[in-house]
Amino acid sequence: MAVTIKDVARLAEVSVATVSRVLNGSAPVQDGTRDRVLAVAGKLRFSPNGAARSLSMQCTLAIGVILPDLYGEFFSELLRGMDQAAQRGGYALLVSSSHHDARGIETAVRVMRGRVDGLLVMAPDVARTALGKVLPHGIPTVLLNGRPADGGDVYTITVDNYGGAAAMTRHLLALGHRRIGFIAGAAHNADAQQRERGYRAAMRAAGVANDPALAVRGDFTEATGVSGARALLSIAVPPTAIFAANDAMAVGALAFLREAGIQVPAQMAVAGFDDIPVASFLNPPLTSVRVGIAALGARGTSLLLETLSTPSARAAATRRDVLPTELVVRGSCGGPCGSSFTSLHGESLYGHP
Amino acid sequence: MAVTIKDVARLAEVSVATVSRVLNGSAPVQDGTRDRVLAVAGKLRFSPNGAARSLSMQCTLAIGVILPDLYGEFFSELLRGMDQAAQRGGYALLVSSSHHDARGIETAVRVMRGRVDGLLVMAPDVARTALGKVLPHGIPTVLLNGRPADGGDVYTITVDNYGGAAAMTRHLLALGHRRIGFIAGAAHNADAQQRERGYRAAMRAAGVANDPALAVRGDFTEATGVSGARALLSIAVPPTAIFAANDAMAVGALAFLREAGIQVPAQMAVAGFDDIPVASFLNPPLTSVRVGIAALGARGTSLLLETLSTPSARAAATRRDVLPTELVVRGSCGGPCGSSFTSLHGESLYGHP
DNA sequence: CGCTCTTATGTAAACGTTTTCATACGCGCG
DNA sequence: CGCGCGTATGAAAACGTTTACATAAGAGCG
Repeated sequence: MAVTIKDVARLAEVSVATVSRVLNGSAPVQDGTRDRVLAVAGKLRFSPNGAARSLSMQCTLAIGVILPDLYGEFFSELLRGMDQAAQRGGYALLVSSSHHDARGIETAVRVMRGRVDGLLVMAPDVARTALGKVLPHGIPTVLLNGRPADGGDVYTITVDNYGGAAAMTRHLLALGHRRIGFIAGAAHNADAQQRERGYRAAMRAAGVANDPALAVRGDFTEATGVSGARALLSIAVPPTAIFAANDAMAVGALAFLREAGIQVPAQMAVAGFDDIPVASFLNPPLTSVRVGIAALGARGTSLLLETLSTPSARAAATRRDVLPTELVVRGSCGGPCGSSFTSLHGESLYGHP
Repeated sequence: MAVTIKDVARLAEVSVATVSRVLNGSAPVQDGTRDRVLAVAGKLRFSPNGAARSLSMQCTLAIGVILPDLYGEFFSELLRGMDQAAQRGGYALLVSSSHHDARGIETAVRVMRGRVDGLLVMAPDVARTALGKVLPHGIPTVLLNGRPADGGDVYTITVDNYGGAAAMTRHLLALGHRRIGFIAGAAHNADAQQRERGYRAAMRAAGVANDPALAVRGDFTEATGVSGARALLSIAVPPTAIFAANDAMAVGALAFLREAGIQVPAQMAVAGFDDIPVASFLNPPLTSVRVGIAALGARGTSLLLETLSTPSARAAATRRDVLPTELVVRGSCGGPCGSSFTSLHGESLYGHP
C-alpha cells in the first residue's frame, strides 16, 4: 500500500540500511549513492512510518496531554503554549480531553501507553492519592495545576492561586469594598480551593467578619457566573464587589449585571482570575489575575522535554514549581486604573503570532 | 524497562499469542488460562505498546488534526467537537497547530505519516492547488472549512459562509442601515473571502452603491477588530453598522467603540460571525451567525471515522458538504430581539458537559 | 481402534524502521 | 608485497505486537 523504505531501497539499488543512513544522516554515505537515494525518495514521496520508527528507536517523539475539558479560552491558550514548546522540540501532541475523574484518566493513560514519551496531565478535580494510583510509573509525567502527586517521576507545576486571589481581594479592599462576594469553583477543584482560601485569608486579615452568604459556588463556566451573580444580588445585604474565581464566571457575572441594569463598576465592582485573552476586550475591561496560561503550558512542556532528553536530570530538578501571578487592573473595578485595552491587548504573552 | 507482553507470558506460563488472545478476545481461551493471564497482566499493570500494535495491525487508532492556529475560542470549540467524536469511536487526536502555509502543512503531514489513520485538515489560508500537492494521497483526509481540494481521498466540509454573511447583511439592511462597514479577514483566507462576497452580494442586491472605504481588512484577531473599527470611524462618512467577519474581531470592535464612547447599539450596530460561546455574554450580547463550531469538528471527525471503517464508502459518499448557518439576533444591533443571554447561553450545542 | 473434527495452545512470520555487526575494498606504510 | 586501517555498504537482529499456520489433545463415530 504505502511506500516503504524497501521500495526506496529497491529502486535506488541499495540496501535499506543505506536508505536509512541517508535519510537520517546517521553515517557517511558516498555522494553518488546519496543523490540516488534522495532522488528516489523524493519521487516516491517517501516518509518513514512513524509507528515503525517509534518501535525501533524506543521513542515516539510525541507527548500525551490529558485535560479535564476543552471548553473555553483557557484550554485553548494552554494547548497553544504546549504546542509551541512541543514543536520547537520536534514533538507532537496527543490530546485527550473530558477526563474529570480518576477512571477517565486511567483510560486515557492506557490509550497513550507506548505512543508517547511523556505525559502532561491537568487534573484539578482529582484527589492526590487517586491520581497517584492511575498515573503510570514508567513514563515521565508533568502535572499541571493540580495537587502535587506522590511517587513516580512526577513533577508538578502550580499557579500561585492562593497569592493571586489574596492580592485581588486586597485590591478590592483597598478600593473600599467590605462586602466582597465570591463565586467559587467546583468543590473538588484544587485551583478553585486554593483561590477560595486566598480570598478568605485576605478578608480575615483585613478584619472583615466572615459572612457565609457572600460565597456561592460555581463550576468555572459562564452559566454559573450568571447564576452566582444572581444569587449574590438576592441576599439580604448584597455585596458591592464580586470576585469570580475565574474569568469565564466573571464574564457570566458581567452579563447578568448588565441584564439586571446594574452599572459596572459604578454600582458593582467585578474581578476575575486567569486573565484569558478576551478579558481586556470586555465591557468594561475585566480586572483579573494574570496566570500566563500559554506560558504555563509551554513551561510544563519544556520541563517534560528536558526530562526526556536528560534522564539523569529527573532526580536533580525541583519536584514542584509555583508560577507567580500578577494583578491586572482594568476598568471593571473602578478606582484608578491607567489601562485601557489599547495598552494591554497587544502584549507578547497573548499576542497573536 | 517497561513491561511487555513477553513478561506477562513468562509469568503466566503461556505463549505471547495466548496473552494477546486473552487481552483482545480474538480467540477462545480456556477459563483457567484466561484467569491466570489476566491476573498477571493486572499485577504487572501491563498495557500493550501502542507503536508495536499500530505496526502490527496496520492501524493506529489515531487521527491527525492540522490547524492554522490555536488562538481563541474558535479552535478550542472545534477541537472539543473533534475530541468528543474521536473518543466515541475509540480514536485519539494527534494535534499540530500553527500551520498557515503549504510548507508548514507538509511538515506536519510528514510528522504524522504512519502515526495516524486519517487526517483532519483546516487550512483556510492555503490555495487549493498548493494544498492538493502537500496532502498525502494514501491516507483518508477530511478538509475543514477550506476550499475543496482536487484529487486524493479528500472530503471537504464547508460552512455556508456566503449565505450566512448575506443573511446578516440583509438583517442589518432590514434594520434600516445603509452604510454598513465590513471588517474582512485575511486576504488569502477562504472563509474570509466567502464571507466578504456574501456581504457584497447582499449590499449590491439591496441597491446600495459600493463604497470601498466601508471595507477594511483584519486577520480574525481582536486586535484587528479594534484597528478596523477605528479605521471605519475615521472615514468621511462613518458607517452606522459594523459587520465583522468573525466574532473575535467583533469583540475588538466593541472594545474600541466603548473606549471611543460610542453607544452600541444606539449609535452603532455591531455584528459578528461564528457565534463563539462567549458571544451571548458580551456587553451588549453579540448578534452573530451561528456556525456550530463543535458540530463542525464532530461532523468532520465522524465522516473520517466512517470512511476509515468502510473503505468502500469513500467513492460513494458526497465529496462536499456545506453546513448551514443560522442568524442569531441579540442586542448588539438594536431593533427587535427577543433574546437575552438567559435564553441563549444554556443550549446544548455549546453547553458545558 | 483409527479416522476426522473441534478446541486450545504454541511457533514463527510479518509489520517498517534503526542499528549492530560483518564484509569488501582501497590505500598508506613498513 | 602484506598488513592494518578507514570507509562505504550489506545482512540481519531488534523493537513489541498480531495473526496465520502448525500442533496437540480430546471427542464423536464408524
